[in-house]
Amino acid sequence: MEQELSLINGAKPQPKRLGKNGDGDERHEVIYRAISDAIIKQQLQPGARLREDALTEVFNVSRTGIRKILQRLALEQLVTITPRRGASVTRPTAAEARDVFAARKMVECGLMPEVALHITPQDVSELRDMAKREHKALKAGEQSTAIRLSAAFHERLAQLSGNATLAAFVSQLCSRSSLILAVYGSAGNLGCESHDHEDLINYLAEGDGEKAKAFMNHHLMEIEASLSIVEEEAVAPDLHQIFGMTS
Amino acid sequence: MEQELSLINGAKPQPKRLGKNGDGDERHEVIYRAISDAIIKQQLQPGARLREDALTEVFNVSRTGIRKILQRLALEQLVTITPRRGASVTRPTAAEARDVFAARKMVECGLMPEVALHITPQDVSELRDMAKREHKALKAGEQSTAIRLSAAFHERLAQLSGNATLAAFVSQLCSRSSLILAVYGSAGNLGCESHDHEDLINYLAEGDGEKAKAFMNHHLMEIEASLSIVEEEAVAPDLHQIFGMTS
DNA sequence: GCACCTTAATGCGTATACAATAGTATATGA
DNA sequence: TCATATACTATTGTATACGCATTAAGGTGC
Repeated sequence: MEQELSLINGAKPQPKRLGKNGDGDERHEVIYRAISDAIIKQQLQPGARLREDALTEVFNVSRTGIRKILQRLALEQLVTITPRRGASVTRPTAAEARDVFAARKMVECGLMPEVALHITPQDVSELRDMAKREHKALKAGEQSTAIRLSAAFHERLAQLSGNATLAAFVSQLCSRSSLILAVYGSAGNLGCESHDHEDLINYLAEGDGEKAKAFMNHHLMEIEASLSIVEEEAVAPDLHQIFGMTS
Repeated sequence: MEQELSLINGAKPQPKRLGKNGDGDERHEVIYRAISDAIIKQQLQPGARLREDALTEVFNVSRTGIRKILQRLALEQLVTITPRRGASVTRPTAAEARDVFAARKMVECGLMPEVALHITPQDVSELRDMAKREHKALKAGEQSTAIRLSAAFHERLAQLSGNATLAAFVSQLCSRSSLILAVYGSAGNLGCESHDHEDLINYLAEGDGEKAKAFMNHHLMEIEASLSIVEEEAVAPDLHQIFGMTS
């Protein structure tokens, strides 16, 4: 549970305290991405605590900035902030897992016809490239990279619909899905295996929105089915319920 | 454009600086709600600036807290934060308006069958009550109340589906819709008039999810059609495109 | 020996102070 | 009189300092 925080600071050898405001916004974006990535890639596992002081040291920004980032992550449900206990990587409940996949089925499938209409040959080749890289990562055993690429694929797909609002929503759902995979996925079987993505691209390239829609539905159901979504409940056992007392 | 900020502080006669941490979180939630409500009720119109100092005075909290709240509102797209210019109520673009309504059609319609399955007589009477109050407000000419109640109705409906994730998303979409109505709606015709909501409840009470779905689609299309969504474009004309220069 | 109380340490919530920047106004020169 | 440049003001971005809460450990009393 306790992990080394420094590992998420992949490419920033102490920014040298670049003072008050060396393009400040940029830095925050970078840090946000770093933490987000670390969570999605499961370098930071559900339940891992994210102490503000530790992050402050790692990224060399003040707590103010860290807090801003943590709150953003909290709104996206990647981290959970408990009032006086601090932030930690959220451990999705079974209900949340169900909700997220239901939402993905509804939105991502609904988007497919639109995508099929708008897609260009350029987009197709880009998607194929992404699928190829994902496949390669999977074969090389780089799980975290594969998960990340898979999420990126689904996000890119949603963007192609042209609806920025729904694309952003899908993006969030994909991030949360990565967490869900981390908690409820069995070791060997991590979603989006096989050639599903390649097949999906073919349908879209043909302009067959309905087939793509049906296939996406199947695809998501398969991923969900591969999970073992059972409530762990260890966190806060409901003593009232267990012992049948009212107060 | 410049409005009186104090009007959003409806019911808090100076909390008397209740010190360091008198259930601090609670206060923030209240303030968040107050600002959010004021935007949705169009007491704060799109483009209105939200200066941190002013809010600090009105609500009697430090800028730190205000900033937190503003950032939350920004993530929900209710306010826009421009890097060194501060926060203002967002003025939705035409593209955003289209995206939001497309999203609402997809999600809210998709949720109807689920709602029809889960709904209880208790829920039905609650919804009828909400619809009645909305109608009354509309007849009494209380526009802002009516808009707020209408949004609340749609949100409650989404909640009844049992999917918290999608419900939260719908909630956001409804908030943004209020803004869109404020910008693109014609004066007289503010959405959700007539007895649409009552009819919808009837379909749901009968358990006819498909009819409810179709009706919801019609309902949302009607609202969207009543808007005059034309790009104002004054905001940030793309000079590169206009003058055809590459750099 | 066990339980409870006290104390210390850790860590977050809040406020305040300082730095930097964008917008505005004014002054000066042509 | 108009245009340009400079100085100023208003407002945000960032960091730091302080205070309270919670937790854990150690000591003392029973």
